[in-house]
Amino acid sequence: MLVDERRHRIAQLVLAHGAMTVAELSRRLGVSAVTIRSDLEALEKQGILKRNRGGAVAPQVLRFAPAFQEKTSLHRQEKERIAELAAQIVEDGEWIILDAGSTTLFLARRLRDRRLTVLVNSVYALNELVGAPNIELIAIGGSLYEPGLSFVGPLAESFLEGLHVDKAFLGVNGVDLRGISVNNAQEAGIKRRMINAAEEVIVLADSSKIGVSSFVTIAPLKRIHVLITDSGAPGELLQEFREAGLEVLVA
Amino acid sequence: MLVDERRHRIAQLVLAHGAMTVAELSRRLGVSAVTIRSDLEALEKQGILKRNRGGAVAPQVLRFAPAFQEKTSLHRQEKERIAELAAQIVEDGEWIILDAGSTTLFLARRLRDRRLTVLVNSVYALNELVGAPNIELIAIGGSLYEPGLSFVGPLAESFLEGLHVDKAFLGVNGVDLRGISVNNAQEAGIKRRMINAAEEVIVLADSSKIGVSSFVTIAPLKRIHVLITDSGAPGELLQEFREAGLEVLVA
DNA sequence: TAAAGTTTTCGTAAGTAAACGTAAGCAAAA
DNA sequence: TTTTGCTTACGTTTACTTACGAAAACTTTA
Repeated sequence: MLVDERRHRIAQLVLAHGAMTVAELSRRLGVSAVTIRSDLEALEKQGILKRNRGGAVAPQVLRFAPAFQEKTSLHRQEKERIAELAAQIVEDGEWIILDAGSTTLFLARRLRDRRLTVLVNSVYALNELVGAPNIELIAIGGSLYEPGLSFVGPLAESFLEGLHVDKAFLGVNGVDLRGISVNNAQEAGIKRRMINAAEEVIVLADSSKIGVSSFVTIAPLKRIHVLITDSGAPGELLQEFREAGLEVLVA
Repeated sequence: MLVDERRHRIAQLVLAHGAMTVAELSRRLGVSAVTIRSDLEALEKQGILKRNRGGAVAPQVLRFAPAFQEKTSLHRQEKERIAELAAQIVEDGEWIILDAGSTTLFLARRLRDRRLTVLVNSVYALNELVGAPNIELIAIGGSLYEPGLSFVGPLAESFLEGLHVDKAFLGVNGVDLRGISVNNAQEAGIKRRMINAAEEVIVLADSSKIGVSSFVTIAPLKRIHVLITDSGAPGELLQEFREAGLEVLVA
């Protein structure tokens, strides 16, 4: 048996079983433990598996999203600045929808001492606004979607039916001339309902998302009223957005 | 068993049950307590769980602990026993509604490792069940009512419209021959809807609530199917409940 | 309520057996 | 012959165990 052939089989065995011992692999493939170890070393270098004393395991997929680590959040400073600017366009007494996402979470924090009615779509935002003295806090219900602890599905969507708010603050994965897009179908539906329910739609997207088209397009640009981004976004594209009728604010 | 394999199992056990003791993990995995502790230390570093004296718990999504301090909760032991009995009548695969309240919260904790669809009506219960591997978790939306972080109001009520579940577990403030009652009008409405939505209504009430009539009566006894209480409840009254057609379980 | 005593859990250290890496040696292919 | 891919041999490292003093949590007593 050729080296690569054996290594391929080892990889298959480890991935299929989740874990394999050196002794077991040695027995099954008819080579010594030393050989297996060198194979595992090579496979680990390729990132195919993870070595352990005694054998190897399949790369971990478990990873329970630990309450999304704010501090390590990508583009955190940009998001904070965007949130600050967004907070300025919220007026006291308004009814607003706060979508799930890290940028909108930063916004929630800045709204705690305001007088507002806020519909939130994530457990994190709920957490952030509980106990705020002048906020009438409403949770959009529905199936809990774990990645961002947001509410999705038909129940969430019909919750918004017939509701009307002044502003909706949306987080998205991409904004380009074709519109705004997100990377999963689950959240697409509820975001569309938010857009329908709002008098004014404000999209919060840091510059890494500008010019990007993600999996599902949820609305064309003409359904959006304001885009808030940071100074890292390409100026020409922002100009094109403006010509398409979008108000673009740069934090 | 390889190190990472064992740690993966520990993570699964802790996430499924919400919490695990060092002793129990040691017993189940066949390694010493010292080894378990070092595993927990490693898993905590990865943010997968949180250590505490005696074992580890699943990471809490929310930063606030239940307002009603569990350990000092009035009649805690009775409530725990009631929750235990309630958990026994839940069958895998069912759709259930979990009302807000401390007793139902204890019940939520006992359902973490079951396979269920659960509609919850409080942020605490949501927190308790997030990350449970086999639970489809649905939040009833609506205005947040701070005392118990429960969802109330017309939006919460219409959320339940048209929904149908196998069982609803209700917490109340009083149960007497006239029916079940609670001490505020806000929660009365949503509880009535829960009763309407459920095939079987199970009321959880420790003995301090038996024979008590509170502010708003939400349903007559004939709308209730099962009452679970503790042995401190007066036997004659329970007998009268039974004669009124109620199934009474004493924990 | 506070203090004292008891129990449980924790972290550290020393000991041990299994697994490791390295090196030397051997056989087949280039 | 040299190179490649494997073996066995052996000193080193590692993960785990048991043991024990320290710290924390719970109970009892004043």
